[in-house]
Amino acid sequence: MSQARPTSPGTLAGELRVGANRLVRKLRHQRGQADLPEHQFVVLTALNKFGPMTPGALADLEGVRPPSMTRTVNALVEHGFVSKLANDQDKRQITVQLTPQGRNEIKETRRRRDAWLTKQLGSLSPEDRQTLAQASELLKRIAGH
Amino acid sequence: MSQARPTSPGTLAGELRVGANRLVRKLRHQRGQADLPEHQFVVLTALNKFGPMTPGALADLEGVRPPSMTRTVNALVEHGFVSKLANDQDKRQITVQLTPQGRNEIKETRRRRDAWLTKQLGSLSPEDRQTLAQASELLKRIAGH
DNA sequence: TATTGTTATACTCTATAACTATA
DNA sequence: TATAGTTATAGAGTATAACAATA
Repeated sequence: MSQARPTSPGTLAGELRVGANRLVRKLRHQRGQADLPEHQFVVLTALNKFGPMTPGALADLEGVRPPSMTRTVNALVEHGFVSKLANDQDKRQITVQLTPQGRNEIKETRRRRDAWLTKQLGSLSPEDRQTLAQASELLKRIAGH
Repeated sequence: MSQARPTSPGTLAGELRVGANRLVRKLRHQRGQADLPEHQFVVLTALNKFGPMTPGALADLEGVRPPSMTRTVNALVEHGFVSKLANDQDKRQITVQLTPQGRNEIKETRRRRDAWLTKQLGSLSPEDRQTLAQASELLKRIAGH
């Protein structure tokens, strides 16, 4: 990859938005039937990274509304990947925590679901992968997490 | 941004997927009410870039099924941003083309909708923007367009 | 009164299956 | 028979509004 001229923020915004949207769409299309939907999977990874959290905190973290997170968490409970724990200090709140099956699902799902993207990335040069690794961090920083 | 060790394709896949998904979700959240939905807007930009196309070609290009593209195109027709043109050689086909309003909408929408992302990008270093510019191209290449 | 989480409901975007018209 | 586009229908994910329980 070479890009001679510096890119203005405005022009870059359009390019980046299109690129990110296309990748996300393609990933959704490549995803196997057995995989958890992305929004469920990222909740597992959030719990894995930050530890047990309330549904409200998860909603804030993932940028969705509380009712949406309620549905996501309930789906994960039905799968047995998380459990809800009552909070004795504040009985309005509950804590969502990973189950052992949830931890295992993270490991297995990552292995399965990234197969296509891994293959694509493997065909790139180390330099391009380095670029994308840096970009991944930038994307997360931009998105405010 | 610095990233000392080379990143394996498998690890990078997970990082990139999360980063791209978070940005897309954030963009959706930041988008103004007046903006066209992304899937409609990208059709306008495709027509702007490649010229008039059939709905089927647009569906292939954007990675969606024909019925989905039918709905997207119909929404754009109702907005007056594209028009359908009969094909006399093959009466099964139609051609979708931009209207002058459609061309204007691209210009205006880009200015409006990328404001937030442009602002975020403006706070990055020129080096980071360069990284993201290269990454944008890589994302599109990976997504197969 | 304010906050946490949930339920009820609806909207958007997507898909598959079946249909129409044409090749 | 096959193809291009559409219609009918359903599923997934999201939202807002209203509600219950608790602080």
